[in-house]
Amino acid sequence: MVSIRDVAAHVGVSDKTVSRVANNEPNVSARTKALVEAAIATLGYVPNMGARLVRTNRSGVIGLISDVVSTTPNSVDIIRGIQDRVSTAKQSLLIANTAGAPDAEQRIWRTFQEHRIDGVLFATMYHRRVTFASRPTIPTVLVNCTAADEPGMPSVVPDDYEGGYVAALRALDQGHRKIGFVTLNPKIIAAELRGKAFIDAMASRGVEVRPEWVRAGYLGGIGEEQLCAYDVARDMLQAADRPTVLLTGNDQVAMQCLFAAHSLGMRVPDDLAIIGFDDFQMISAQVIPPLTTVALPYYDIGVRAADRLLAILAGDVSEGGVECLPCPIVIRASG
Amino acid sequence: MVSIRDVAAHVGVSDKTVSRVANNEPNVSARTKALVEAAIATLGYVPNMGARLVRTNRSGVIGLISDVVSTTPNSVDIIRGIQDRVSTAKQSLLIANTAGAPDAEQRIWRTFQEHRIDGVLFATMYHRRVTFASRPTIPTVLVNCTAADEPGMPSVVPDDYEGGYVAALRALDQGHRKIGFVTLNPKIIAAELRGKAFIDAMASRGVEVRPEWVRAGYLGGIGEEQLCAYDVARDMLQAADRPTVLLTGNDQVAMQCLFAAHSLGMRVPDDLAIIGFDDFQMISAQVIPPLTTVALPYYDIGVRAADRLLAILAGDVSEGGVECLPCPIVIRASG
DNA sequence: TCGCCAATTGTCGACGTCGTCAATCCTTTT
DNA sequence: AAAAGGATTGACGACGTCGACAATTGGCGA
Repeated sequence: MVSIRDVAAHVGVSDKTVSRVANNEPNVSARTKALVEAAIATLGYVPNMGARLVRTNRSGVIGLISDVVSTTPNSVDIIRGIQDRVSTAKQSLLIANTAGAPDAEQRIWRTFQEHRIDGVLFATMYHRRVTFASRPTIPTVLVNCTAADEPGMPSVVPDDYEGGYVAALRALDQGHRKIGFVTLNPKIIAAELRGKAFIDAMASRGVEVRPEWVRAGYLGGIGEEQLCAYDVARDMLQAADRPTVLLTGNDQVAMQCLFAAHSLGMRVPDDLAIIGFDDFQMISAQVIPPLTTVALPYYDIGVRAADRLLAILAGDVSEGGVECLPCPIVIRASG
Repeated sequence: MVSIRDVAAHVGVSDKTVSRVANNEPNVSARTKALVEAAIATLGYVPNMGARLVRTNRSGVIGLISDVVSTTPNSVDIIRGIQDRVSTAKQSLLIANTAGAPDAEQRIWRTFQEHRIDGVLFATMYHRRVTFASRPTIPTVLVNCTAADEPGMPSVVPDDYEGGYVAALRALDQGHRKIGFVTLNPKIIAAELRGKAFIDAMASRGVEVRPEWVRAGYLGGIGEEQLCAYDVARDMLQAADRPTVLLTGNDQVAMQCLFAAHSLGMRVPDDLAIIGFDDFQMISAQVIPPLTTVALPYYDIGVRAADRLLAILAGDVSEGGVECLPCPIVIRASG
């Protein structure tokens, strides 16, 4: 592979001069610069980041650790957001995922250190709290999660509370007063925040929260949830006194509620309104009728997290703490 | 950061000896080895891949180019498969995506060259043919796509034909003779293969293919498809003579067919059977009733592609050509 | 014309690692 | 006891790049 010296020899200048051109440093005459650039093009010279790393101690690579557990396809959007920023900053992305394995995380940090990663983005596929065995020695930004022990660690998460509040307001503003809520596993942070928002929103309008209309759409602990929203919804909707709108923990729950409504001959949104959460477009946009839902700003989360990490790497010390991104409501036909 | 020399000094041996231990080379006495390992642990030495690259010209990194276009969440499984193999081979994954941008691809190849990537996996998010501006100079395996110009280029794709055949056989074996098919955009390779398989399977049992029962579930060209399966299915199902089972281009289409059936008061699978494709579990497993569908072996595709690339990098010359992986049918309740 | 200053270019070495080959150190064998 | 031979260890330099600093060039005013 052609090196900086080959280019230098070809033009008849020193390797350092070529280096200057390659790195866009000042103090190279226009003539020399043109000559060198021509030689670079004809010879097909491509700088060697490895050598550059050895010399400068900056790899130009950012590491991404994620905990993908197959079921959540939205990771893609977070990664897209990260990618876009990282690549415009002329950095590259090295990825690895823990896949839930406990020892994997250790291995990954080590690999990252071997490559002398400049910084790390630690992303989870649902909004949760994480614990680190040992405080990361590399600048790190948390994506879609917060650190249980280290409150000051920079992190970017969706504002589930606000999203939940907006969803509830939508139902209230549409005139509903009999409002049901089919929740996620309430142990998940997202569910907790959304649940609190629901209660607060109801209180703000003086509407009663009916406990028998607040039901879990999932069975089982974290990581082994089993969707049961269909049965739960049917049960709720068959009672003599039933809600006229269902808020839901996510779009999958909403979809099952939709099936439940259809199975009981109810029309959506006329007989029953349904409001989703997450905006899994594969579902929300293509279910009949399409879902009114609260969008998780996955792409933006990725963007912000990358921006913050880049800022930190650039020497900005002010960056720290948890940042909540708004969850806009997407109005479609279901409620 | 602590270097190999620091370790050497700490133990009182030469740096080369530490290098030998770090790389598990033979001809180090057990005693020395133990000493060095202890020093590595206490000092927290981590080898510098950059330096290693400069010396050996092998980066230990594999590049992954994908063309993610947001809508297809299954990428995750391909990547998971790749990850698993790449990491057990003690390699790392550098990722980048074209996001459809034409110039992006150039930039990515360049970045990969800068990092002296050992090999490249080029993955597309749906099964299609790709064209390269210039033949890759780095060993490359195609994932979920084939090369339009270079027939010999190693690639791994799902066997859509076989999957389509199996789906059709399922319908036939269940006793159906009035079989409808709501297709994808027929310009997509996958759709083409599945369509051919459908016709062949029907012919193999001497069952007539009714043109009015073979309808597109999507409108619009590649990349800008609009799902219209709901309307199409309702139209087909309201005719006096209607199919008793619908084969579908994918699970989203199947889901809309399900809604169509429900809207007409038909029960699935009793009044109408529906068979999906792709096994998007977010949909297929949680729709009511859950879908019988043909699974795309995304994870396996990732695994095989990575294995083949690793084999090539290890010097295996026999690897080449297109490899088709079987698409198993997943029996659930819908058909 | 000479001196001075800024702009441009070059020299040298170090970064961390490992390949090459030479130098030791032990065992065996005779 | 000496020679042989294998195992172990070390010295040295090169990989490609760039930082520090030195050297050279050219322009301009005096």
